[in-house]
Order: sequence, then structure tokens, then C-alpha cells
Amino acid sequence: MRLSQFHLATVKEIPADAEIASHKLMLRAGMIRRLASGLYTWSPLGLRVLRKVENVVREEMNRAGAIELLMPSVQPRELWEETGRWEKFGGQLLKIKDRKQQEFCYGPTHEEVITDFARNELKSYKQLPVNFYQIQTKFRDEIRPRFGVMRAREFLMKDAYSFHLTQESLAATYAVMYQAYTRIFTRLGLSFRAVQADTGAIGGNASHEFQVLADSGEDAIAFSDGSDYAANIEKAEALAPTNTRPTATAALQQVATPTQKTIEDVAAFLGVSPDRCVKTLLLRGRDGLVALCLRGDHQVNEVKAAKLDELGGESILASEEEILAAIGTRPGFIGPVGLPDSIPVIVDRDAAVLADFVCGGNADGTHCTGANWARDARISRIADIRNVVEGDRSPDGEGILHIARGIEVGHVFQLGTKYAEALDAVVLNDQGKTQVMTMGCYGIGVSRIVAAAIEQRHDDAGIVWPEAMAPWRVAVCVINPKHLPEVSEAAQALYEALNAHGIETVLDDRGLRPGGMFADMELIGIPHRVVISDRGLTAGTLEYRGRTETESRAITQEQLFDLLG
RNA sequence: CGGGGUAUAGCUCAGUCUGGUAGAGCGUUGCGUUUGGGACGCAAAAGUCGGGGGUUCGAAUCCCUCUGCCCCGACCA
Repeated sequence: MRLSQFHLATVKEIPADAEIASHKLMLRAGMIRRLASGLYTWSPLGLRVLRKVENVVREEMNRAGAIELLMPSVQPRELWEETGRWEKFGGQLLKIKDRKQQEFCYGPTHEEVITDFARNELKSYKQLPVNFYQIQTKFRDEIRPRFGVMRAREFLMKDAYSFHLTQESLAATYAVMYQAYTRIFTRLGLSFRAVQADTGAIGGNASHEFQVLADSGEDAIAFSDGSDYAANIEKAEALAPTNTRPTATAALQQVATPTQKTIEDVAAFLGVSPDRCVKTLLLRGRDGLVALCLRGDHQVNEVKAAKLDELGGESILASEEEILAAIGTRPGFIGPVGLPDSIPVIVDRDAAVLADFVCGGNADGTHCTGANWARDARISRIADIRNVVEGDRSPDGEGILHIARGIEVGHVFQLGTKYAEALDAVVLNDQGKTQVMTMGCYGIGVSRIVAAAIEQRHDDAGIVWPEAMAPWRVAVCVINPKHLPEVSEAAQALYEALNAHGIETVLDDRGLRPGGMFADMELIGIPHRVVISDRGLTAGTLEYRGRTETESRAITQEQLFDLLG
């Protein structure tokens, strides 16, 4: 590509509301333009990168035996009624009506459509297993779109759905997809980690997320330094403490804490550390309020909590009014001591081994000191309901846990029969009997990968693309093309030679001053730069500089081809 | 959904408190000089000050209202 014939649109100034590096750099490089909240146009430059990612994904999916198809982005309400998700999916589902007032949604995902396709197309176990995928635009009406294409409302996703007769077959395809994902992210040059993920309300058997490691990531992941254990913090189990509860030595006392409502304030006020306090949360349970007790320095894990029988799938905090009505105090002073018998008290494993602890006094402006389980407070059940923290023992018993941040770019999931059952997707098995298929689903956030890569790879000058994602591998920059015809001819010749060797090259023939040209090529992250000038022409060498190098070096054309492989 | 902010030239923003001729930088266009790390000079085009209503002799500015966008929060007491 000759840049004079391209639309490169870098800018110096960007809106102040771009917060993270990838968002800023994508705007500055002119890869994307915002159309409306969470909606972006991909410029010619941005699209080149997006296509690179897409093609790697497509190649590896094909290699792994998946078959590409394309489903509509607009989907009829009736299909979503069949799985009950028309209502259950919530506000993220963008609902639209056509001229006949028929209702549709813009697809946030395609389980319904693919399962409908499968129930019509697949009739025999002989057609299984099969794995269909598409690369398609999705729309999720996010509560708060942010970070550019990282959390946009409209985004490009690769989603695959596999169909099986048996769990063993599903597990096999799942493993193949896991391997394919590992290849994809490795080829894309990303530093990533596959982590165990929560299977959510669907309750499937296995699920892994592929997380690109970046400090700006919205997910927290826990990984062991003594094994390959890694899990989303939502999923990571906090092991029971090894010590048992000491015997009570202190007497229960009620103390005045007039304005101290947070653990930090109470602990500081009473001169104890937060890990000697018990914090109590009241949630809406299946049959009335439920109390959760945790050590003051720990945080409740909502995913774990929601799975408690007492809560029945959701973890919703009780309102101040409900709490006032039930126990006569407000948030900030709740404690396990003297709670009504009707409220189950679920105690975290670590909170359960505390003795002589501090907790809320169940009266405004009071806390208790010297509280002890059994003697002063009832335990209905002990459970793991907290987030793991840095330094916890790894659940597999090997090493200790560390916490890192990640950007979820892929998710593989053994769905089971949930959708196939709801939509009656059945085949005849080898006994001639009708059998519901079991499913897997495998997603990759194609557009998000572009942002995630930049998060991971950038410097002061701009983006530092991995070779596999760069819009072009090489930039040939011409200095002062108008002065000497030989200079622009030499640049042209090199440009053509590189492309002829299958090395994607861009020729910067815009005639900019060198500073502007170099700055642009660095901003848009081209891995290799070759400068052609009268200076080099006289010397018979090319001036080469890699994107992350700080000095140029003189090399021959032969050396350049060697270097580019 | 709650709270806060914001909307002025293509972009980034001043100007609003204290009402009185619409501003800057970047970008764009033309001419000239320049040409190895985002050049310089001269000239120019460019705005329904988000929409609607009101107050006023007069509104970007004050009041009401609608809308878009952004930020924070939406359980961790």
C-alpha cells in the first residue's frame, strides 16, 4: 500500500475522556472513530488490524475442525421465548420492532439461533460431533460502555457451538478448542493465561477463560506460584484455615461506636486490626433474610454466595428498610450476636475460627467486643464465601496464590443440554432412540483482542504491534522524494521487492517531513522501518530500525530480507 | 437506576460567575520559504454557542424543560 493512496488519519489531540492506553492510542492512530456511546467505526487502518486477528482465529478454528457459517444479527423474539431468555437476559438485550410491530432483538449471542439451526439440520448421531462457528457482530446494551472497543456495545466476536451425543465427545472437542485457543493467542503474540472460570447459573461442567494479562484488566485472576493452577477470582476456592478456633477468653461487651460504621473505622477506633473483626451482610434469601459473616479484612464473593441454598441463585443485598424492620438497626452495626433465629447465619471458613472478635452490636452506634461463636453467636453453616487474597494457599495444595489483572478475550464452556432441551434439539442415536444433544460453546472477543494487545504492548511513541497483528510489517519511508528522482525510485523498488516476497509493506510517499513520518509510523506501531534517503543511497545501504530499537542501523537489502525472514 | 459533570469552528478547549460585536490552539485551503524527529511566514474558509420555551431593550452567558455524551456508584456496610 502506498500511503498517499490510503486514508491514514492520525490525530494529535484526543478527547479527555479516553482513560486507558489502548483507547487513547486507537483514537490517536485513527483506527477507530466513535459514532455514539459504545459504537465505533473501524477506519481502514483499524480494519486491517481487525482482519489480521480475524484471520488468525479463522485459520485456527478451521485447523481444529470447526466449520464456519454466518447467522443473522437480528433474531426473532419467539426463539428467545423458547429458552426463556427474552425476559431473563435483562437490559443488555436490545429489543427492536419491525414495521409490522413484530419483535426482534439484536443478537448478543447466538445459542438460540444455532440450536434452532441444529435441530433442523441434525437428525442422526452419525452427523455428530460437529462444531459450527461464525465471526459476527454482536450487540449488548452495556450498562456503561467504556474504554473504547474494550467494552463497546457493538463488537465483533467469534462464537462456536459444538453438538454431541455424549459427554465424552463434548469433553474431547472442548480439549481441542482449548488447544486451538492456546495456539490463537500464542500466534497473536499475546501474554495470556487460561484460567478456570465459574460456570454461572447454567451450571455446566467445565469452563475456562483466556485472559490477556494487563494491569488495566477488569477481571481479577488468582494463580499459584507452585503449580499451574489459575482461576478467575470468582471461582478460586479459599481453603479452610489450618488452625482451629481458640477457646474464648474475653467476656462479651457492648461498646459505643457512635459514628464508626465501616470495618476500618471500627477497627481503628477500638484499636484492633480488621482481621479480628467480623463483618455481617444481610441478603435477601429464598425465605427471608440471610446473614453472611466474614473476617473484616476479607471480601464476600458474590458468585460463591449466590450458590448457597439459602440464597437460591442470587446475591442481592437487603435494603436498609428491610434490615431496620428485621433487626432494628441499620447497616454498619449489624452483627451475628443476638440475630433472630429466623435468619440463617452463614459464616466464612476464616471468620469461623476467630475468637474474642469484634462485631456489630445490632443497635445503632454500638459494636461488641470479646464475641465468640457458639457462646455468643450461632453458626448455621460454615462455607467458603470470600474472595481469595494474595498469599492464600493454592486450592490444589501446591504453592501460594497471587492476584493479577486480566482482560477476558476468550471463553470455552461445556454448556450441556440446557439449550438443546429448551429447543428440543434431538437426534436419533444408534439404538434409533431420540436423544437430546449436548453442547459446548466457545467465544473469542475479536475486537477486544485488538485493544487488549495495545494495553499489553505500547510505549510513549505509540502502539507496538506483535507482527501477526500489525497493519503492515514494514514501512518504507522516503526522505525528500522530490529532490532526487533516484531516491523515490529506490524506495519504490524496495517497496515492490518486499511485497513481491510476500512481506506486507507500506510505502510512506506522502512527502511529509521526516519527523512527522517517523512519528506516524511509530504511533501506528509498524514493527520494521526502512528509511530511503540520498544519504543512504550514496552509501549503498538501507537505514533500518525496529519499532522497539532506539538507534537506526545501516544494512544491505540482503540483510533486510534475512531479517524479515 | 441514583449522584455529579458536560454540550461553543472538523478536533481539543477558553469565554458563562458579573448579559452588550463569537475566541484560541491544532487541523483544513491558497501563496511563498523550508526539508533527517510532528517547520515557518502571509492570507483565507469555517459556528443555528445541543434542541425547545421563558426573562430582558439585548442571552453562549440568567431561569425552565428536553436530549446527547462523560464520570462515579449500583451491594462489600
